[in-house]
Amino acid sequence: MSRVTIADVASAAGVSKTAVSFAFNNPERLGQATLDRVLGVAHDLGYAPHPAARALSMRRSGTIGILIPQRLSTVFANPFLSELIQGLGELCEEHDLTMLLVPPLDGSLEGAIRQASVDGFISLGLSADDRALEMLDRIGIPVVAVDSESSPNRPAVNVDDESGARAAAQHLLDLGHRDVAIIVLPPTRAQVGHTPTASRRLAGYRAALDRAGAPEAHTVTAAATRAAGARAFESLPRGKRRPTAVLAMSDMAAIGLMAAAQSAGLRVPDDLSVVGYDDLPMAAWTSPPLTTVRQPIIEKGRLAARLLIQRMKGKTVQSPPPLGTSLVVRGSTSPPSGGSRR
Amino acid sequence: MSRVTIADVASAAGVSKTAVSFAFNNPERLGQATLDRVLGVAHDLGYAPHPAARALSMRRSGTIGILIPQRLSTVFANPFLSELIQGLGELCEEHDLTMLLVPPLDGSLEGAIRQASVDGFISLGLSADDRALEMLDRIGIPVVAVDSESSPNRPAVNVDDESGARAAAQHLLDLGHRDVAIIVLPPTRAQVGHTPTASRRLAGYRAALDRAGAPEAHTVTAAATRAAGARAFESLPRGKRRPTAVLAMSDMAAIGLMAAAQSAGLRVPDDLSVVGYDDLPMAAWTSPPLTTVRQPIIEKGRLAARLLIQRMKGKTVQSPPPLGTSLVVRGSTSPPSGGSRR
DNA sequence: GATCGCCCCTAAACCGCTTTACTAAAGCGG
DNA sequence: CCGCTTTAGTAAAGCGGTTTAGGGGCGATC
Repeated sequence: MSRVTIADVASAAGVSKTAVSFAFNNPERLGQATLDRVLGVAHDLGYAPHPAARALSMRRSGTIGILIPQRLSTVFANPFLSELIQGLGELCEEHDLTMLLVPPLDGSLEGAIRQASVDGFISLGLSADDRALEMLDRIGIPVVAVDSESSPNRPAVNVDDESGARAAAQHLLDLGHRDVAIIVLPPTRAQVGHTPTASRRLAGYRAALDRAGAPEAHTVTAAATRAAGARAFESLPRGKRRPTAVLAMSDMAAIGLMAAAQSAGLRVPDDLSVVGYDDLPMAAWTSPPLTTVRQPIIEKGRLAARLLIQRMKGKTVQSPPPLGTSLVVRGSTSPPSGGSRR
Repeated sequence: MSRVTIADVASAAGVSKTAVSFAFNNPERLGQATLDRVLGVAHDLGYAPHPAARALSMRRSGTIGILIPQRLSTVFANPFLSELIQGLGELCEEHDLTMLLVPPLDGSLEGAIRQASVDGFISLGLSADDRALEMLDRIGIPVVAVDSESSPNRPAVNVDDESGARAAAQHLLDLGHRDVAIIVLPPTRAQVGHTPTASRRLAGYRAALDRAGAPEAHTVTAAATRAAGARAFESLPRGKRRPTAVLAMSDMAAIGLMAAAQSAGLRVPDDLSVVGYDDLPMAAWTSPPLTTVRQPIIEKGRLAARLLIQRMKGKTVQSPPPLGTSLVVRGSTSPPSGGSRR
């Protein structure tokens, strides 16, 4: 009781397989009578072309893959990806493409890639020399990298992480803060150092801090989830060495940290200022509303998809200039209340 | 300059295509020397098996499709799907499956389904007689429906929408409310009436309201987004006919409505009580925190994936009993302040 | 020394569709 | 009535893998 194939339809309708194929893909090449009959028979039999066979034959699957560096349960806990998908999705729908989520299987992205029948990949947060990207280059599939490093032959879509971070740090300095902690995004794969995004943001924070002669910032690593942000709060220095402000590389960590600080009895921003990164929609309605660095995530998705679609058409495309970031000042930052410190 | 195929590797290594295939899939059937040589050559050439060819030949794509009834930009604006994907993702990763997002293309889910090379589908929010589901039945692909109606031969995963809704309404009644508005989820496709979920929740609300002899509730339709919730607030009756409480079928609409109410100068819950549905993580940290009906979304995803995987293995599975819902009382509900009404 | 079995490896069929010739019939102007 | 172009449909060759059935070589057994 296997699937109905094109041959079944052909013989039931008394025509050749070609005719059936034409009925679906080149209806104008068939006479009206035959067309109707074939379509009718196909419908009666419940026939639908086998997508894999189709993809093989046409050398096109109508799908783009999203290369996700972490487990889905981790990465979807952060609305960042939802936003990005909204942008990607707009272009995909416009071009009749579906989206395949490709997370590591058994910890291996390469293995997952092998399974994935796609016409192109969007990669998220991978370093330019990641083994998965190398593999895709060897195979020769178009790739557009998001939150990565630009590299010859593979366009990268980025925002100006560094200047956003600098603005965030400068904002705290302007308010009078000097003891600042930095919440760093964790490496996503078996990376040696930081993700490209994390190191650019870190550079931005430090550039501003160093320039102002502030003491070396304490750093804590925390994933972009509420829970990780709360844990990060716990590992902040206590007592008189407690920072008066925190620069977080993600809104989610910032929000989690803020909540943990509040339930530990601190007032935000009076006792602790917090700056996030991303400007997720929810950043506007936490209490207090989160001061954060805005990056145009949806636009980033649109742009990446647009570029990939170009590449899939065979055009060569350049990496676009980084998209702009901007500081959004809300209620989670204020001058340090020096007097109230122990 | 097309892709490297198995034949290229075979001739470069001086073996048959079969040997190359074995090297990847049945390494134990090859001698050590040959195995190493083939793998080496394959690597040097940058060979990777063509996923579509593989899928065609093995009758298995290693992918499950998520049938999404609306545009991605709409549906990902609601964290509900993120949560569900977390649950689905856990099982997928466990079973080496990737996930394909299948939204309507050109407004047609059927068209999108045709492209999708998957081993099974999870459908979201579709009525049991939706044309897309009928099509899948005809083709004979395993389907598990989420937020749908159970039907012979297609397991459905649901929560006890009605009793959750009843509890929400009863909570308001217990607080003393009688003038209640209901924010209804919109139909998702060319449906005649409500989605299955919406009608069950509506039934629950009304059962409690009617039983208490409350006046007919005003209903407004709003999608599960903040913006739609805010718009819903605008279309609520004004003046003395203004309801004292709102039952929303989604947290997102509830949150948007709450914000709109607040910026219109109303106090929540004093002037307006609001109850949501879903208990998204963010419901706990709006201000005030949202009273809502909790449904176990991640668990729902896990269960649906588990069932689908069973079905894909050929086992027949029953629809499980609905998962439990429960009212979570937070700060967005209180007794109506009767005196303060105009 | 013939037979058997085992180990490696191969030829060829098959998965289900698209597409490139190509043919037979029909239409058509002269 | 003839040659020429359309029209309508077909046969067969891919697309790039997997898999079944089987063959050659070789050491062990009788």
